[in-house]
Amino acid sequence: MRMAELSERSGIPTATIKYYLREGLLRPGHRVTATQSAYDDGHLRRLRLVRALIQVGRMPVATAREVLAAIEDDSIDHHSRLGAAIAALPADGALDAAFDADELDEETRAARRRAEELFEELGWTHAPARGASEAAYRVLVGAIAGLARTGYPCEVSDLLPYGRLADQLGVTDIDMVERYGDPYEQVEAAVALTVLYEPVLLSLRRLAEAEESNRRYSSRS
Amino acid sequence: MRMAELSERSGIPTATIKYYLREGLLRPGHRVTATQSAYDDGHLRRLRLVRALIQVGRMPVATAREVLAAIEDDSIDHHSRLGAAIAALPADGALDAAFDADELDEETRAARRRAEELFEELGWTHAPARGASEAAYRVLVGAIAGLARTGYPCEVSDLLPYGRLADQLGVTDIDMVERYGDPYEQVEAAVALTVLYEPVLLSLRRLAEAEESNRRYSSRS
DNA sequence: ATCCCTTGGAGAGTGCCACTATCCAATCAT
DNA sequence: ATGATTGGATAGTGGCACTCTCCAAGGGAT
Repeated sequence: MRMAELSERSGIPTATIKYYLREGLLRPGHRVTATQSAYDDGHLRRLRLVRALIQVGRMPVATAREVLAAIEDDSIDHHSRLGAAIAALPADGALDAAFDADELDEETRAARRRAEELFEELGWTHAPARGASEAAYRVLVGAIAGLARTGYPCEVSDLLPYGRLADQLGVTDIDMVERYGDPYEQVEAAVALTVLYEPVLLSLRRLAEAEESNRRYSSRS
Repeated sequence: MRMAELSERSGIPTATIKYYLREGLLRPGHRVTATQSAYDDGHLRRLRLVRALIQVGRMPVATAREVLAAIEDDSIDHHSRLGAAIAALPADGALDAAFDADELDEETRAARRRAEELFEELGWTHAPARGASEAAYRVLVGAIAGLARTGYPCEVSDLLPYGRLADQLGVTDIDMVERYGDPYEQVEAAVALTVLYEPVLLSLRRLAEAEESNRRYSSRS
């Protein structure tokens, strides 16, 4: 198919597709003539993934490019690639304050200790090992520090329930990824599902809060 | 305290504080002279909450103003205010496609049915009643539709585990809110904790995915 | 009292960044 | 032949959270 059709099928304007091509988020089509290229279903798939990353995942274009690169990195084995792709996902830009500097923030150091302790309680043996290299780890520490700074300090005992729920969440997520047979598809699914289920999870949480609040306080209905 | 001190203690530049004042996110200080106002700890608290909403919750200034208004709305009782404040929180701007229009999107209608069915399975009797008025509900439906459009259609059976986890999450959240005695503080805590625990939850999920992936595939360590 | 600093307030400007609009020459479709 | 389309390059737009610049009216130390 040509660009016009790709645009129509994806619902994305050609100008934007050109932009993605320029930014390296989408591979150039297969060259047919000097002035035309052909795009296939792979391009369509990719385009939808790009949209998911950028619009749902709210990640900057540059980051999306890195994530996509991780998905396609043939130089590492399947399992590592899966881990690498998930690790490349930003968890929350605002909180990802790289503390590789002098790290003189007392609040942050306390948060870090709390995170380590949480991992231990959860029996997570792999996560701490990777350490600060992982965006998710940095965001977690930043978020714990932010909670304290905002006046809601949280103990390990406060975090534990969330950790346990996250643990189950991870199992559920990986279960879903394993439905896909093809290794490449698995990696892509891991990225897509991680990002796309995020709003599902967060909105369900809001609804659950409302539900629970009603359960406790509402006499009527 | 005067603005300079408020700025120093909160770590927010005076120019930004002035901006928040202008936008109505922060109440004017208590007028001392014709050219000076005094700010108190309440202003400091509020300022930190504003930062949490805008930077961590990534919500637009206008939305933050609405959330804050809901917190302070004295015209309704405590419990309703708690619900209203949480309902005012946007769950994900990009997916909040108000379908109050003609709603002719087939995908969206299917998603809506799926959401209703999910609520039924979960035994959530309150959430569906509120219906489309709640941002979280609209986001949920939008997210389910988005999943389908991206090529990852999800059945109710896929959503159920997430729903059950969210249910527990809601209980945990409200437990935490109930630690605060003062009604006003409870509402503020509900908003703050909902927003501030979001990155905690999402980053823990990433780490849990990595952990689970390692558990399954890693022979070494 | 004086002299410089700070304050609240208002308006315009900045920087970022995803996208979009405009052109263009080469080529395709008919 | 001829009007539309394509890939490509370049410049522009819009939204939005700030941030800068002024300014007149007070303060505070001496």
